[in-house]
Amino acid sequence: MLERDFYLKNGIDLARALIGKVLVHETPEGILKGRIVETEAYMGAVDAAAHSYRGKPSGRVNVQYGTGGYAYIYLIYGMHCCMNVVANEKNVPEAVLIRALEPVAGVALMKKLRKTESVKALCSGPGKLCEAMRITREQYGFDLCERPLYLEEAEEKREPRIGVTARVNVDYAGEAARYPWRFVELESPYLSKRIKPGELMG
DNA sequence: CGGAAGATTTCT
DNA sequence: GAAATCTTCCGA
Repeated sequence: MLERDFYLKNGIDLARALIGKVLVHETPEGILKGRIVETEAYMGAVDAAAHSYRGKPSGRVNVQYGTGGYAYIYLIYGMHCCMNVVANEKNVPEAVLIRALEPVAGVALMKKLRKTESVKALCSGPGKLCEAMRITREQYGFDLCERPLYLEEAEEKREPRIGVTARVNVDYAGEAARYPWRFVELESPYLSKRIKPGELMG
């Protein structure tokens, strides 16, 4: 299990460091695991695309103002949940959106939860992976340094080749929509979107 | 207090 | 291309 120290870095560094780590959820019906292949950093005070932009500690963003290593989960479009990992020290509202996973364990249960047999479609998007991992707002504020929801190193230690692009669906954020804060494992077939030619920024 | 829009997914 | 569906934010 990754410990607190791992999360006490800025959101951009954490987003990159999370690629290749494994998200684990121990549910009553079985253990679910997915290897992180796509993330996005949301940088609070300086990021017009972030929920915590120019905000205060209250409501749903409250947990972002706490210490890193906790779960920030929110409902989007009235029907899907998205999971973030809170980054950095107390009172620095930064977070990393988990956008896609490669299924590692509990695939049969994931198929049941997602109502599909397609393994590639199980976790290839922020809303999809929450459904597959049985993550809802019930897990809001959970400490990722203890069970049942936590991160660990991959057993198979492939070194991921990481690509950088602009973030997805944040056009409303003006200049911030073009910041290079999305990280992907380049060869992964489990991304939320295929990388287009010329899209890579770093 | 009302309306608009959203860090999405799925079906047509 | 549009619907589904509800929370949050912003202007009046």
